[in-house]
This record gives sequence, structure tokens and C-alpha cells, in this order.
Amino acid sequence: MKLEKELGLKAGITSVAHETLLNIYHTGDMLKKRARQFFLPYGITDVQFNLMELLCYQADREAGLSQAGLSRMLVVHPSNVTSLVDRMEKAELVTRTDVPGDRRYNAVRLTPKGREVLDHVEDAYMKEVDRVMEVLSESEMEILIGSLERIREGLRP
Amino acid sequence: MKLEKELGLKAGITSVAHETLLNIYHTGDMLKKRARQFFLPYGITDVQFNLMELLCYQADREAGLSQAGLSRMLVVHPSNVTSLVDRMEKAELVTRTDVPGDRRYNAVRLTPKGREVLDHVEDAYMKEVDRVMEVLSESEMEILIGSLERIREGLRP
DNA sequence: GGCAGATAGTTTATATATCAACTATTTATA
DNA sequence: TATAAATAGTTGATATATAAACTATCTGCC
Repeated sequence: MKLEKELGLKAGITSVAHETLLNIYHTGDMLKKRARQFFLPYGITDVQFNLMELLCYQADREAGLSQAGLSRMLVVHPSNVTSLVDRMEKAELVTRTDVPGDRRYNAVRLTPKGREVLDHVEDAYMKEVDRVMEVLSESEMEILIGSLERIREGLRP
Repeated sequence: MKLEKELGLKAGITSVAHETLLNIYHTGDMLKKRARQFFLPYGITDVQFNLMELLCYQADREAGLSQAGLSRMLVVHPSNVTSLVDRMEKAELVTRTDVPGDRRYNAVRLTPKGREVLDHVEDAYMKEVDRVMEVLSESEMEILIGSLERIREGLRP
């Protein structure tokens, strides 16, 4: 459905460029809302899931990841990671540990409980992703990805 | 550039469906961050700009829009509109007025200052949108929009 | 006419996000 | 080696977002 109709706008969006931008933004927003709902019964948020995925697949299990590293991979401000890890530490999903040899760092690591939650939710999440995306063929997805990559290329500072 | 490389991930994203989803979400996020930066010097946020656009083009100038209407068109929770309009009222960008005949409603309207800010920023914004999107041809944009519409169709409750 | 349910808006609690300003530590370099 | 610059993390102010619980008002219907 056209975005205008979906949002109940009486006047149209005037340029295709603007319509494209609003479509990307709004679809991302809808996907985020759906993800939020999806993770709710598991007691975590979509953002917390993303952080746990990084700890699971982007870190040596021993070493964990620094908050600075998480900040770069999540593309959020470092101070956001501080409060996010605070909440997740309180929920016993992750721990902060001193790193020997560099006293500036924290190593953030999954707790056994964090790993358990991740194991429990991950398969269902991937199935849900497949269900949401099955409206597109593989080649349509690749074209979509290509267009979005080019847009981001043009956004780089 | 591939998302994995852009985010500095060492391990790949395993499915095309997930890669597509993450591309949409991340690109929307980048566009939002860019919009935020763009509006900063004008003393408004991207969200406040969107609300003012609705007041300008989706309302009779006299009647304004209800907060419930804004909530639906911005696709945000009504309580979010309460605090948003609070801040914008404080910044003298909009006013709340009683609607004769239905005491439940507020009519939210642009102030002269709000209209002035909008006039001042709108052309520059539309030019910026064109610049960001000029990496795609018109037909590529239409294909992109079509794919995103189909994804949202599948997301509907 | 009166009441059930829909609609509009607010309040409070919580999560996510930015930025500026700060401390602490490590690295680079003059 | 002393110090400047870079890096890591935190704190506090502010904006955006949701949800639940609440008040107020209006509409539909018996």
C-alpha cells in the first residue's frame, strides 16, 4: 500500500525522492516495532538482543567486547552503551570485567543466563525474519540491498 | 559497502533475509541521524519538523489537527504526542486550542513562528533529500518503494 | 434518558538515543 | 622524559519512544 494511504495523508508526497526516503524510514520503523513486540515475551528488547548477538558472534568468548567496540558496531553513542550495559548487567544478561594490561577497558561478556536467553530466542527470531522477508525473491533482496548500500555510500561524511 | 564491513563485523551475516532486514533498519537509522544533524542549526528536531509538515499540509489552517490525528500520521503512541506538543508549545512552534463542540479534542496549530521556521527550512530540506537520493534513478526508486511496500504489507497485523 | 463502550488526552515508569563535559588511562611525539 | 593527543568510559541534561492506568467526554443503543 502507498505510504500516503497507509498513514492516512490527504495530500500527496510531492517528490519520488522524498517518497523513497520516507518509505525507507517508515519501513525500518515498522520492522523495529515488530522486533520489539517479538522479543517482549522473552523479557529482552530488540536492542539488547542485538548486543547479545554481537557478544556471541563477534567476540572470543573469553575476551568479550569493549563498550567502545559495541558502540561502533551498534552505531550508537558510547554513553548509550553505558546505560544499556547497566540495565543488562542488572538483568544478569552480561557482565563487565577488568581487562588486564589496559585499565581503560571493560570486557563485556554474556552470562550463562544471557547465553541461555539467546539460545532460546535465536531460532525463532531467524524464522520470523524469513517469514517477514519471504515476500521478496532472493534477487529482489539483492537489488534492494544494493540500492540501500548506494544510498548509505552517499551519506558518508 | 557491505553492511558487515561498514559495521566492522568479523563474522558474516548468515542469511540474505537477515541481511536485507538489517540493511533497511540501518539505512533508516542513518537517514534519521542525518536528518537530525540537518535540522540542528535551525533549532528543531527531525520529529518536530515532521509534525510541523503535517500541520502545514494535512490540516485546514483554521482547524489544525488533533493529537490523536498526529499520533496516527506519525505512527507513534498518543502519549508521545503529548510530550512532543508540550515541548513544541514551550518553544512557541505550535499551540493547543479547545475545539468548540467536542471538549475531548485539542486543535494543534502552527504559530507564526512555527510557520516561519518551516518556510525557512523546507526548501533546503527538499534539496538535501534530492541530493541524498540522486544515487538512484527514478525507476530504481520506484522498485525500491515497491519492495518496501510489499514488506510492510506482510507486516500488517 | 441512561449507560456501555469508544475516543481523546495525560501521567508515570521505563528504554533508547544524543551531546557536552568530565575522569582516567594509554600512546605518540617533541 | 615530559607532555600533548587519543582512547575508554561515565554523568547529567534533554528528546523520543512505549505501555499501563487514569480522567474526561462523546456516541450508540436499549
